[in-house]
Amino acid sequence: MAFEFELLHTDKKTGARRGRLHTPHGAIETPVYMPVGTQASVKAVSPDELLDLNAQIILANTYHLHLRPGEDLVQKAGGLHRFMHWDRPILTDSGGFQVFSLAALRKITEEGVRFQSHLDGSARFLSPETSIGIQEKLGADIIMQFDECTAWPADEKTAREASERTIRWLHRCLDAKTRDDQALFPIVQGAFFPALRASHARQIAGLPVPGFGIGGLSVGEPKDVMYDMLDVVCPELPEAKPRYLMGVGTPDCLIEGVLRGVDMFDCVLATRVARNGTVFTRNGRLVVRNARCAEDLAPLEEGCDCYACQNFSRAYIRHLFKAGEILALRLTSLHNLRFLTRLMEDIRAAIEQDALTDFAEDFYKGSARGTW
RNA sequence: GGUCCGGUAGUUCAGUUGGUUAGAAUGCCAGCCUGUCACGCUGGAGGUCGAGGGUUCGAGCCCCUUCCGGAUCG
Repeated sequence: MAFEFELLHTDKKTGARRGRLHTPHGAIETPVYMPVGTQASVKAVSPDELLDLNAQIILANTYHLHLRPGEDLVQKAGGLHRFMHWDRPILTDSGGFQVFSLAALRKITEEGVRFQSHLDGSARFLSPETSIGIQEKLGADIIMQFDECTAWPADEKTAREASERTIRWLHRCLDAKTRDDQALFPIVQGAFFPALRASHARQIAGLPVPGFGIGGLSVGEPKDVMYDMLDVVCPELPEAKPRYLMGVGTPDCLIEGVLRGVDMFDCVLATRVARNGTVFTRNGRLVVRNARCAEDLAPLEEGCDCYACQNFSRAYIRHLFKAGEILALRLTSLHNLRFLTRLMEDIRAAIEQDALTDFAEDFYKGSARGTW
């Protein structure tokens, strides 16, 4: 089986999972955080730097690459891996989330979604079939079903319709799929209704797919609401397959997700806040752009092994931000990505020793839950 | 020495026939960011309008004196 998932160990106290997902471009040690490179580039960071900070797999986006430069060019270039010079696994999101986040410009029907390109306003159409077609040309290892994500808050009727449509669209995605060297993940929707979530998960749990996405979370709801949904969904999914919580998140959300049985995460937050002058530390977020760092010659985070912390001070990086230097964005991005990949390394080690609760407790000593 | 132009937020500048609490940009300070329309967004602080006097119900604006900077003529 091309996408075998080895469940290496389960934390005895929590059920958190230590696993390994095999792909055509190598194995992924889970739980894993996946940096996001929407337009076939993790903003401000080069592929060799991603290797240095131990990124195992990165994301790219169907919607954005379809509009520019177009999947035909990527295919002509030999696929995403060669196009962007990244030999490790890649996951492409289906464009479903863009349908949600670019809501002002869309019209959803059973057939698919009509929308206007944010680049030039031209009329476009995405459906389960076109999304899979594009993702096959892009050539990622893991591809996502085309789904309908609901907003927070959503009424029960809207949520149920989106969930049911997402299931119907899943089957169209599976039918449209032709390559066997790509893993197609379904996505659990159901907004914030436990019964809907459980029902959705149950309906797809038995399908012969290599893993499952959990979508429609971290769209503005309180964290505890999201955790409640994970408590409902994860037990419904087969133990032998990886679970991917889409769009999450903050360091505390990663820990809480793993505690509830999640294996994969992706999030733009780390790189986005980095470019806006904020870094992750064990004591919470630090806005390095702020005046308090003006004469602070300490690294972003004491003890961090990233390139930024090994060689530069907060005062210097703040100066780079104030001066508008590109290096500022690169250094904070490198740090935040390394912060999360190292967090996951530590989490994996803790699971192997059945000590994830201790690890979590220790982590929260530095920064109370919710301060992220 | 004469004439002309200018002096308004830290900076560069707007400011209507004299009319509410003098604006913008930028800088400064802070907050925000969760399947990336995002080196972004939002907010805040900051001004004895060079100084003094006068006219007027009311002056950044009009008049007088003066200081400072620049241009120009002798």
